[in-house]
Amino acid sequence: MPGFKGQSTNSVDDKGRVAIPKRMRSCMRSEANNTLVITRGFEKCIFAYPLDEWTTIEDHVKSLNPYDRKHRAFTRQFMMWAEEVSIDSKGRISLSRPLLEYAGIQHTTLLLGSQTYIEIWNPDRFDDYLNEEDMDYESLAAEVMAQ
Amino acid sequence: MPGFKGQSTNSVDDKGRVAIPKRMRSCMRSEANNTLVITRGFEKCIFAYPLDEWTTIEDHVKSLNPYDRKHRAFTRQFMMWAEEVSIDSKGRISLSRPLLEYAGIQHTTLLLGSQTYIEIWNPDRFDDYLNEEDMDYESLAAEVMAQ
DNA sequence: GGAAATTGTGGGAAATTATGGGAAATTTTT
DNA sequence: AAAAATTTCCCATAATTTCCCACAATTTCC
Repeated sequence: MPGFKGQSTNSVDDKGRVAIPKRMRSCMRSEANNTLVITRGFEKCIFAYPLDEWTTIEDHVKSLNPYDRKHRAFTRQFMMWAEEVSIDSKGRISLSRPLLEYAGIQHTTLLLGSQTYIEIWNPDRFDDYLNEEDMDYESLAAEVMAQ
Repeated sequence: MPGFKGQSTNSVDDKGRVAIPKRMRSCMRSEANNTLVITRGFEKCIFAYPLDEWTTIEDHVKSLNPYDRKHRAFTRQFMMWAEEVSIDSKGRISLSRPLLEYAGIQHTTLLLGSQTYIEIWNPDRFDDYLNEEDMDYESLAAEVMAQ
């Protein structure tokens, strides 16, 4: 199954629902059971994992040591933001208030396919991110994809 | 299977579709399933990879570490521009708005065969590129093809 | 404490917008 | 001139968005 790709600017209705683009939805396996787990992502956006993919990650977190202060801190922050949401008959999911606030999303959002997960951004914030240092695509490519 | 070769100036219709020249289409393996993956290329043009070729690249990206900021940045920027498009019965593919805008393509485009992928340029931008310093064909040959 | 009101949430229909497919005309090539 | 490739144009389908309705949960008032 190919990874999530592409970008799309979609609107968020007054109940916090966004339509997931068809082309991303169709990258989900049936084991995901038409369900995404949304959570706090890195770089102040929301990440959405298909349920089956999420389960793998959660298994990894389960193996952390609850008696280690740092492991515990990570587990707590990782889980407290996560939420299972199912994709409705119109291809939408609803985003919780805390996550919308965390990502600074209001009426419009930018959805990015990024391999194993979908990213949900405030479009302006994403622009700012791209303008940060070290984010030049060609340099990143040369560095990361060095052979 | 020989690599993509040649050049062609084709028009883009109002829905962003271009015909891929027959001579390039016939360089695709059947495993490509009549499908190209178009994405942001370097030097502000669009790259189009046959699906089978693309899959190899995506596999490499899949092996990057999502908890490393730079790997994540590259994966994000690499995947967000990518899109699977199938070649229709008239030999056309459709280019997404974001890619057309990125490459500055409007009504006319220049297609270049470049070995494993096809490049899709704004013709004027390509002229400018050729006039840049360090782009002299003979010097490049001497430097890159040294034995 | 219970009923009614209010608010929040979810589902879905219909309108709008975007996307895709193909026929026919045109251009290019042989 | 004939054949093939490309382009334009029109039509059909699909995706997204807006809007409305129904139900559930919570709150307020009696």
